[in-house]
Amino acid sequence: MDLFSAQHPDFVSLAEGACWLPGFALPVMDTLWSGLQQHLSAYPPQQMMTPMGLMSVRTSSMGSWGWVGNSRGYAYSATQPGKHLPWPAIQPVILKLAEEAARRAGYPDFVPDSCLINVYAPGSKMGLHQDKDEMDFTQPIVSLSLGIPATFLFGGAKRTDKPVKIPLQHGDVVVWGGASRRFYHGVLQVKTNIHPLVGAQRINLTLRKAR
DNA sequence: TAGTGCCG
DNA sequence: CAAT
Repeated sequence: MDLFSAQHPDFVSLAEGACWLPGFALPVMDTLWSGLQQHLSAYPPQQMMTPMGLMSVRTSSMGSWGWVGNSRGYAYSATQPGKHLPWPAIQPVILKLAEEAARRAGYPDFVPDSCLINVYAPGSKMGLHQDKDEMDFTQPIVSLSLGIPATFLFGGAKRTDKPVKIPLQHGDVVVWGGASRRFYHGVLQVKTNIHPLVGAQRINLTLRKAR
C-alpha cells in the first residue's frame, strides 16, 4: 500500500461481511444532492413514532417500499404515511451508487427496492437497533452519508456488544451483510456544524431489499 | 427495544 | 432497565 492509500484507505473492514468505504460516493455527490433536494421538497420528511416514543430524526423514502414506524411497531409500506399514494422510484444515481458500493463490498447481486432517507438536524440521534423487518437477510444494507459528520455505532449480534465508533463524513458509504447483516447499529447525537453543500444537517440514505 | 430518564 |  502506497503512502496515499495508507492515509486514505478506500476499504475498512468492520466485521465479517461489513465494511466502510470512505469517500466512495464523492464523485456523484453534487448530482445526487440535486436530485435528493427535489425529493425532499416533494416528500417532506416526518418524525416517525415507535413503540418507545417519537424519533428525533425525520424520515422520507423512495422505492417500492418505504419504512414506517408507529406506536405498535415497524413495517414496510407501499404507500406514504396517511396517504394512498406510492413512493417515487429510487433515483437512478442513487440506485447505481448503491449497487456499485455493494459490489465493491462483495455483494454483486444487490437489488434494493427501498431507500430510507433519515434527516438528522443537530441534536438528532438514533439508538442501537437491528434492521430485521426485511425478508431476505442474504441481501446487505448499504448506507450513504451526506452533509455534516456523525459518529456511527457499529455493534454486534447482541445489544450488549460494545460498538465500534465510525466517524462518517459526506460521501462515505458503509455496507453490512453476511454474518453482520443483523448487527446492532446506531448514531450518536449529531453535533452542530455546517456542510458547504448540504447545510446544517446530516442525511443518511439506507438502501435495502425489503421484500 | 429505530427512546428516555432514572438509578446506583 | 422499565413497559411495549
